[in-house]
Amino acid sequence: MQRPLVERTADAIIKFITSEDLSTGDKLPNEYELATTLEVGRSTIREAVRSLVSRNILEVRQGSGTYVSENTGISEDPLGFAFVEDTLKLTEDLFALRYVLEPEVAMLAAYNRTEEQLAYLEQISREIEEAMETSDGLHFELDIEFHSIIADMSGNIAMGHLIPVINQSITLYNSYYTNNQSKAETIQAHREIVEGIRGQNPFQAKYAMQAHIADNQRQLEVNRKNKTAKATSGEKSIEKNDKN
Amino acid sequence: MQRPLVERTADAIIKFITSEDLSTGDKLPNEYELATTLEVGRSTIREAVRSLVSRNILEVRQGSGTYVSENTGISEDPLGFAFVEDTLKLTEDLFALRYVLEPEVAMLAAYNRTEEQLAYLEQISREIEEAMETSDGLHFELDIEFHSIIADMSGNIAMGHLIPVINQSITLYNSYYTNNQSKAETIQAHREIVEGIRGQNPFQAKYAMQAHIADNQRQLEVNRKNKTAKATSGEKSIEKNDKN
DNA sequence: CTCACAAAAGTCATCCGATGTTTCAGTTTT
DNA sequence: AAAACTGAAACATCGGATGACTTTTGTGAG
Repeated sequence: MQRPLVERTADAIIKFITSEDLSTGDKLPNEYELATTLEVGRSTIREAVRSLVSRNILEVRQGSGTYVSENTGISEDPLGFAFVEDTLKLTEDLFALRYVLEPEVAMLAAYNRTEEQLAYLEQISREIEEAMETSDGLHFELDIEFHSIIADMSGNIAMGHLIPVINQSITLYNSYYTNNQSKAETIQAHREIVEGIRGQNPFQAKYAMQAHIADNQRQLEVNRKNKTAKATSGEKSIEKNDKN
Repeated sequence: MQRPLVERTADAIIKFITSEDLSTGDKLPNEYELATTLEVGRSTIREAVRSLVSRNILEVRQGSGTYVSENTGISEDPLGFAFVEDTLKLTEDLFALRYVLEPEVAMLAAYNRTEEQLAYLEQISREIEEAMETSDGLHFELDIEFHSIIADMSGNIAMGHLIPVINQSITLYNSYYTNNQSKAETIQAHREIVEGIRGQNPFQAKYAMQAHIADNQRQLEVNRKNKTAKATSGEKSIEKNDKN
């Protein structure tokens, strides 16, 4: 019996999910039931669940139950940025990564997209435009979704998983990218990308995406200069909450 | 008090590590001490630790203690591939990802490398050649290290974190990439990459890397055909262990 | 004095029971 | 019907007890 019981129990829970054919949003049995079913103590279940929560496979709501997570499998700190101190450079570097990756992804998406995916992309695209016209900000998630769909369209599983992670990391670790980018430019860029994908024109999609990300990078640079200029009381803006 | 105490405790432990200036391999106080220091119950500490373990930030050894993990922050399933079924396609897609990324990384590495990094790369390179001459196989880790160093050399934090993750995922989810690649070709390719980086010749590094990965992809393709040809008793080779 | 082995101390693993909080769904009241 | 109340269900947190494992210490033989 080499591996700790907790880890084996975590595996057993994953197996349980697949064997019971539970999918995102579904509810697991309560802790006591799981404990008796898997023949371990309740604390063991709790630790195993905690482990799966930190891998974003599960999600617990106090008083309600334990559920299969919606964003199955994308953990909060997937690439181990927890100890990176210079979050500004990290953000820049993440953008550099996107600049290499996403044009390629867009090109593949133009090749491999399905009609269904296209419809969804166009819907999200419309929602983004609406959100931009009404409230400013708060379309982070929509933007991440936009790029994630395109990654899915590429047909490359790895890209499909990685792109959301990168984008999520940016919003997580970035206190500079305040999304002040010109709305008009963003809308225009998105439209060109969508057009390229719709028309299955790989190069249009690629270059539009390239320009879009380059634009973001420029905007980040501008924000950076503003911030560092008036950086006097500049604390980390990502606040971890204190003790009780 | 929104966020669960366990998560806040996990953050507190990370803070504790940095504030006490602990680094990889160092030992944390025992559970009881941590519990009193952070003013929470022992079970809470255990769950928080479990969460950090699953993110590979910590490592527990029964009977010995809890330690800061060596591979700080790189989790076992960082990109959420736990539920991907077609591990063969996943592997191919991961290679496609590498094909886009690593030549770029190699180019940056040629620009930004330090002498110290170069020395380490050359050392690992030598070790790989030795390992290849004596025992066959088992140089996975060295190969991952090779590519990781180059990613570090690039100076891009995100790349530095991502490349090892990708390479690790390949060895994790791949039962096809049996590393049968021609040793001579690998050694030759590595040498050219190193030469490009040493001579700070970005394009040599880039194209050598491109060729190297393309070669791996070809090899994967060959293995795939062999495997699928004689696929009769073909079970998943990645075994999760059973219950006690 | 050194080595090997046994004892002991330290630490995590696991289970358990108790109590507090939160959520949710009925049910009652207005 | 809408709002307030109530109670069951479920997770959150705590701390004690026992077991298993690792490391250190102690002891005796050679």
